[in-house]
Amino acid sequence: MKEKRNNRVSSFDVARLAGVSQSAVSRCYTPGASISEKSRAKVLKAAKELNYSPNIIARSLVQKTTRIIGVVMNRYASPFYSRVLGEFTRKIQEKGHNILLMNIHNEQGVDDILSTALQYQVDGLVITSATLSSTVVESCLQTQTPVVLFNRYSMHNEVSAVYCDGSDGGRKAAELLLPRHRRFACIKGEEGSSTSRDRSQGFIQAIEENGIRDYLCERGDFTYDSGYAAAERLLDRKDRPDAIFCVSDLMALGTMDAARHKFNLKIPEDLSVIGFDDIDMASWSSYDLTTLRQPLITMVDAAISQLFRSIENLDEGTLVRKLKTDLITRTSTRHSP
Amino acid sequence: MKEKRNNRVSSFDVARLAGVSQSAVSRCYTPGASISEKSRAKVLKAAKELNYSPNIIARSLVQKTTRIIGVVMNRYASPFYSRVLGEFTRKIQEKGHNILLMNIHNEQGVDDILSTALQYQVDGLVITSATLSSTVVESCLQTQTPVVLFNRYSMHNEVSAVYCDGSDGGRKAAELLLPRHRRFACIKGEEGSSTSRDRSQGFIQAIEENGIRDYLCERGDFTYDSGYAAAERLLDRKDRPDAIFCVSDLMALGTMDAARHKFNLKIPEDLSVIGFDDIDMASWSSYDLTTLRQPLITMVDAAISQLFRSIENLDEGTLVRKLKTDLITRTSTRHSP
DNA sequence: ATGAAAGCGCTAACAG
DNA sequence: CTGTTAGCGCTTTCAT
Repeated sequence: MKEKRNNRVSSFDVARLAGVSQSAVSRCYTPGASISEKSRAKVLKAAKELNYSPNIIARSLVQKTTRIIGVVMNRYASPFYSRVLGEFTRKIQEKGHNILLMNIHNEQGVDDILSTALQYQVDGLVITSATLSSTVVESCLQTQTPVVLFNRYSMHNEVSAVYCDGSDGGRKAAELLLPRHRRFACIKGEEGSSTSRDRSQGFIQAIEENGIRDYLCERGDFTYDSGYAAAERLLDRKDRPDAIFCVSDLMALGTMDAARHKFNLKIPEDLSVIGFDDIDMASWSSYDLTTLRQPLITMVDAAISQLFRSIENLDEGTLVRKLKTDLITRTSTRHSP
Repeated sequence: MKEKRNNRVSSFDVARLAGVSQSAVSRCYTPGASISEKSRAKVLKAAKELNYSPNIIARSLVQKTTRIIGVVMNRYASPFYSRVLGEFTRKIQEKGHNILLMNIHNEQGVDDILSTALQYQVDGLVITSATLSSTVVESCLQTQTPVVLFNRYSMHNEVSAVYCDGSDGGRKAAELLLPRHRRFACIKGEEGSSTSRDRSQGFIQAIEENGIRDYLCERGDFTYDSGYAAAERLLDRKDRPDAIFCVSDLMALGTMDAARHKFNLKIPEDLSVIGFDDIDMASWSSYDLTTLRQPLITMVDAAISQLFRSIENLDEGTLVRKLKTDLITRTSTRHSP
């Protein structure tokens, strides 16, 4: 026991059984290689008999390419990021690559995580979490590992990024709400989150430009529960808002539930709510939430194609793509038809 | 361009700079190895200077262990499986291993997917999707790659499995509903799904044992939309059911929305609904769905510990763990208090 | 088209 | 404790 599995069959075993050289069997699994039909048949037959398939780790060592893409995420229990992950895996697998999934639990260990990804010699890196420390950026640069940030952008401009214009989205939300409402509120995410910051700033700036100064702000952490709790604080006041912009759909759904079931408010008659992301639940008929849709598919496509362009052609530069949200108006807000 | 990145620094570079042998630097990164503080310091200094870190691919080749666990899933955009994936990644990373995530899109490609996982020399395999073809089972056996099935079980009994007793869950649902209802219905999942089959059979068997024969059945595909659609078909009948058991929460939520917003029914006065899984949304106040909770954490724990027991000690046998659901009663069903 | 041989970057005996 | 050496399983020249 604990004896390393030495029973794996290698290309030598196959070669011996097939009566050819070991390089012949290697060539059998190398698309462009020149090998006669006769040899190929013998090899394939022997391979099947022994249940052989090439060791990709060994191949990677010599080819200096693993066909592995590291995907770094956190919070992907959220519906939005779980769809993002789904799209990434689908696209990456389509391209014949595989995914090393790395989960960040505390912003703490980001550097460690990234560094083990690099140790696995990933061909590329998708990062939907954390801002890169300069150490990591340097390592990627040095090893020439292509990186693309997803819904993050970097202070250092040596790294590619695809993200959504949160500020513009927040502004659109404000513009929809401004006409028919009097008291505005915003439920943000964690202090450090750049997406939360952008979205809320866009919203606040727009309402301030319209002369409104006494809006309210609360903070959640992007989850349903935190949205519910933040809404409770907001709606408990005598000067309760009649329009709430949440920087994530999940918080918006929590807000709607708090409003309806704890405060007996009617939506949108008593309160308009607007979210951000357009997750599946936003269109469920219990909610029918007005929201800012992130063009998820387009974003993933852009990220993937940028990444693979870098992988295939190392002289490519970096590229930052900033996409716009679509305002999806549903019945959770009062607005002109 | 397209020139393989030859600029990676290797242990030889570090050794040269540090003025020691290459094995010395290797030992520096091998926990139990014997090396003097002096050498270690020299190596570490040189390593930092060159930004060196060991190539895990090369290490894996000689150690015959990659510290990679293959995780095979499908449908993980669903809230339940996205939490499952979250738990798996957390636990696996805690154990110092990493995840190769493989997404199944069509039951078709299962064998290919599994086979590439094996080619990557994964130390173990978690499969939450698909039933294994005997080819794959054989490959795993031969390469001695430990496998654990999650919410699946195998005809072949050479493979470990952890799953939830769906039949028992269905029965519990029936027992809750039997007292106060007259017309029962069940919304199943796809024909081929074993989880769907078990859960619905348990339910149906229990109501039949109570002399009820004229229950209704519809089929969805585990999604909200399909649940909504199935409920529409059910509730459009003049002999509409007053109790519906859905084999997944998502379908149950779709059912509730169809009932309330399309048919103007009151829940639970006009219709009781019960789901399966206990996803987050089930406890949202708009739904407050009675459901059968799968002991997700326990299940993942069991799967992980079984897997690692096999990895660390290859003479272990296979083990099948069948866990029970918990009935979580909420206000979507009429039942005794 | 084919085989022999030289590594890929590392670990693991084996001497010293 | 340290350096030397022999591979891990494969791809890739280089001759043939």
